[in-house]
Amino acid sequence: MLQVSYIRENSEDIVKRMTVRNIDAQPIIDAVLTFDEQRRKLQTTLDATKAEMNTLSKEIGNLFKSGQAEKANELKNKTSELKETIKTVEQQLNEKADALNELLYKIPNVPNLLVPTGNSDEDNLETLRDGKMPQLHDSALPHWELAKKYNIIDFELGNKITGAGFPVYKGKGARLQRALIAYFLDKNTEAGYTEYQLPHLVNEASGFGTGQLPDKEGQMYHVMEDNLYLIPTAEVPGTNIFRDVILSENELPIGITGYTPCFRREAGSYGAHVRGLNRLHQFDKVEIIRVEHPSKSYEALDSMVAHVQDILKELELPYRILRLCGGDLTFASALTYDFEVFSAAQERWLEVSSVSNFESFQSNRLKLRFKNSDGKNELAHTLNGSSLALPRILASILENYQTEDGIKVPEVLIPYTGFDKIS
RNA sequence: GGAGAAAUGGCAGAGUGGUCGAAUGCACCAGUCUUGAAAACUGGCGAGGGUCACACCUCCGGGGGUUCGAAUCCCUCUUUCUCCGCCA
Repeated sequence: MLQVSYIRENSEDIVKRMTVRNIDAQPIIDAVLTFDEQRRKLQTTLDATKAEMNTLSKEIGNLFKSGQAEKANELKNKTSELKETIKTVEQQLNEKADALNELLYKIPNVPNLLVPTGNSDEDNLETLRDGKMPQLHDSALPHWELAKKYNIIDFELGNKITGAGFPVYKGKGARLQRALIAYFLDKNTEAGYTEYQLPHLVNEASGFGTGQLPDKEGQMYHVMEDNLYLIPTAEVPGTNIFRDVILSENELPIGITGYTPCFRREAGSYGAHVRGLNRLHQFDKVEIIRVEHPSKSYEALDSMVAHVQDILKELELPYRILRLCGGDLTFASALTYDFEVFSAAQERWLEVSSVSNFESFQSNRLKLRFKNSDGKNELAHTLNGSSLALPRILASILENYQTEDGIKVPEVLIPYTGFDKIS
């Protein structure tokens, strides 16, 4: 969420830039400013009343000590009125503060100046396209057919055990999954990210920290009994490492990577485009997360993009990079690059990574700060990206690498799989 | 799951109703000394709100209560430790 002080000082600019998201932010910004002013006014009143109360209490103490009980009791009577005031003002203050917070939760991040205007994914700006388009043979199949043909992914079995969207990987399919995870983690650690193994369930505070709560609880699986949520991405436990943390400046930058399964309810998704591996309730992903000095975060974003790009190149998959337009930009992001891989047999682009700079939007909620060179606490910037999400990478490998007598394994994965062909 | 103990600043650890945002030690920062460092000495050293800056207000695991006044008393929740049970 945005800082109130930032809104106070930049309201005009914010409203202007929000138009990129197709949002007229004027009314909500005005409301924030009004509530904020009222809140501060009440705070001042409350503080003054409390100060009076404190002085009075001290006096009473001193009077009792010096044996002037009568005088003390006289003063005591005066406190009841102050107490009443404190109580009512406090209540009003809480109401205003709550109202203010509720508004702040609803305001998305301010888009970076690079973000193009637009309504939907059709308006995203393609910044790069690279890799060779495969020439498939005539009897080429989409991955869900290949999965069946070579007996490597069993969607029906997943249906039986759990339900739709929980596929079972078998034999070389399972091995390929494991190989991809290991390969991604290796690439990420080579690039300087520290590997973490993170919990797959998180508590409510963590959900709030990264913004899944209070609004998007419908997207997560909720374990009612213990009030825990299954993570929709490693971003949630990974970023919450830094909740309520004050770093020293020389600890920056921080880069971590982790593999986790991801659980998403995907309520409302349906149809042919969710076929096979394209959209699942449980899938695997390797994530990269960075905590950066505000002056360095865009540099970091570029290096993350370059890193993901490098992996896709090594896998020799045709890909493109999109700079998301305002309409497609996620709530917390200031600038996002999506990576899409071409899935030859489906003849469509599949999103395999999304790399974002959240600036201080997340860290404000998380209270993730660092002590800057002036000795003051300043919000750090957070970034994250997939490096990479497995299912669609797997889908495109299966489809793009298929030949008439089997599916070849990308060169870089062979050391991890131990085989070079699925047949 | 049962029984008991505990939760205080970066860490350790005092503090059981007022003068406590909190002793002391360590760590850290700055200065003196030194060619430099160490040691010694001097000073500083939690966070949020508020202010031009002060003042002032809030925070001693979270929430609630008693009281003129709570780190200190009461209730409740959470977490940690010890013992028992269960267990990959």
